[in-house]
Amino acid sequence: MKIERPRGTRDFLPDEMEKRRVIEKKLREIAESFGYREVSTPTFEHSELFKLKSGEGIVEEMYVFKDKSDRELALRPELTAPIMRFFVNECSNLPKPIRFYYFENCFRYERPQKGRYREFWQFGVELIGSDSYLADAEVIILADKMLKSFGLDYELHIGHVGILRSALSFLGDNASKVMRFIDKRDEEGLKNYLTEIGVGSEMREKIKAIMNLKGGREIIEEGKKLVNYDFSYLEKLLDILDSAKVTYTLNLGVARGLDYYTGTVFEFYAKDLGAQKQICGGGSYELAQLFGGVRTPATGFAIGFDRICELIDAKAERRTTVVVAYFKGLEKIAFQVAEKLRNSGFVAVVDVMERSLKKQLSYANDINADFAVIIGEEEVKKGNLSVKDLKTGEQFAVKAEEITTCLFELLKR
RNA sequence: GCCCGGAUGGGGUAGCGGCUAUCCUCUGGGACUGUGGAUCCCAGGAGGCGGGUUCAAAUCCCGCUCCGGGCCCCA
Repeated sequence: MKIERPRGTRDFLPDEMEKRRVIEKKLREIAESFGYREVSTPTFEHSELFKLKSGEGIVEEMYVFKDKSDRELALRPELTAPIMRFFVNECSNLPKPIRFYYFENCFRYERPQKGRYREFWQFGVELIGSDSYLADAEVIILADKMLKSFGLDYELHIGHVGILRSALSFLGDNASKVMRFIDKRDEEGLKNYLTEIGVGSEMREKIKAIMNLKGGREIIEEGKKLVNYDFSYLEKLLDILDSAKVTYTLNLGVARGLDYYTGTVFEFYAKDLGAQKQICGGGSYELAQLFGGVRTPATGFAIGFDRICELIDAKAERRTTVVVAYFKGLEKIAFQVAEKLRNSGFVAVVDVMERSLKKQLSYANDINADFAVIIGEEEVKKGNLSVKDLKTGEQFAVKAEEITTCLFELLKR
């Protein structure tokens, strides 16, 4: 009986894995260069954690299960909640600000499609403890630098839910539902809903105008006319981004639905990625008090790792590979020579199929090896090894003890 | 959960009611037990699952599973 891979999951071949590691490495290096340090949390948590953050509805989109003691657990659908739980549990007394990054797999029970899988990877950062515009500036600059480093073609949209909320404050409890419509850019639905709850046409137009407020810095002036709000936070943030040469579009329609976002919100969209074009999203939020800690401002983002991998063309650096080929009876020497090569930094591969020399060399060709070291009776008698350059076909004998220096010499050519 | 299109050896395919299921690639062995890429020979390996129609199904019909694209959703 053949077992298939579960729906929405993937297997990765070596070529693809190497590519993913190259990309991952770069993300780590950039995050670490900003002073972020890696943390890791469990693959599953009490499902309550995610319900607290996102509401009961999320249960439908998670892998939820009961363990043998009847605890209700869930595979993590994202990492901001686990990290804030971690922070509240064990890190509340670390000197602020705290800079964490993570690279982990997440799970969501959704219909798979292009750029959307049931198991997927997120690379993200959380900057905890500051409510300054400088914190938002730092994480946006960081995200921008990461995506830029891969030469990706993307757009950065920055919004501010504080402004939006202020404009909608007169709606009371209906405000968050209205924000949902705004987030989706659903003008029709928005209009119908506002009409339904008795909002007059003048106000409806105003809300629509805010939703569609999009462009460069100049739209702040228009925003001020529409909303009575202190825009200085946003202006200071943009000053920093401008001086850091970050290209952005101000877009007050970026709402990122949920209630825990407090101010700046941003999304990065890639071109050519079908329906799932958002490659990074983030903003400032307050979650610590929701998980039983003291109210703590934080800001962060998560990059959809699988999505950027689909857009990036990366190749791993290939290490010099040497096949150690030998005749029957010389296995011990072959293993010893291979070990010596490995300890000098080469990739050394020895036949484990008990095959003929011909097959061993044929295999060397198949795996695209650079050199073959050939061990036969004649060589052994004289204390030699034969080295064959598989690219040129040249072959010559060297003293066994000089094998690594010989290979280094050949590499210099 | 909804809509559209798919599923044939490990990968890529042909056949579209009737021979032992085609071809390429691949994998293992050999020709060739001291030398890779070429050639030749041998071997291996397949119609997603379940039901139905039929004398006969990979082929037609239904259900399910999975894949691709989109909708919903997207913390």
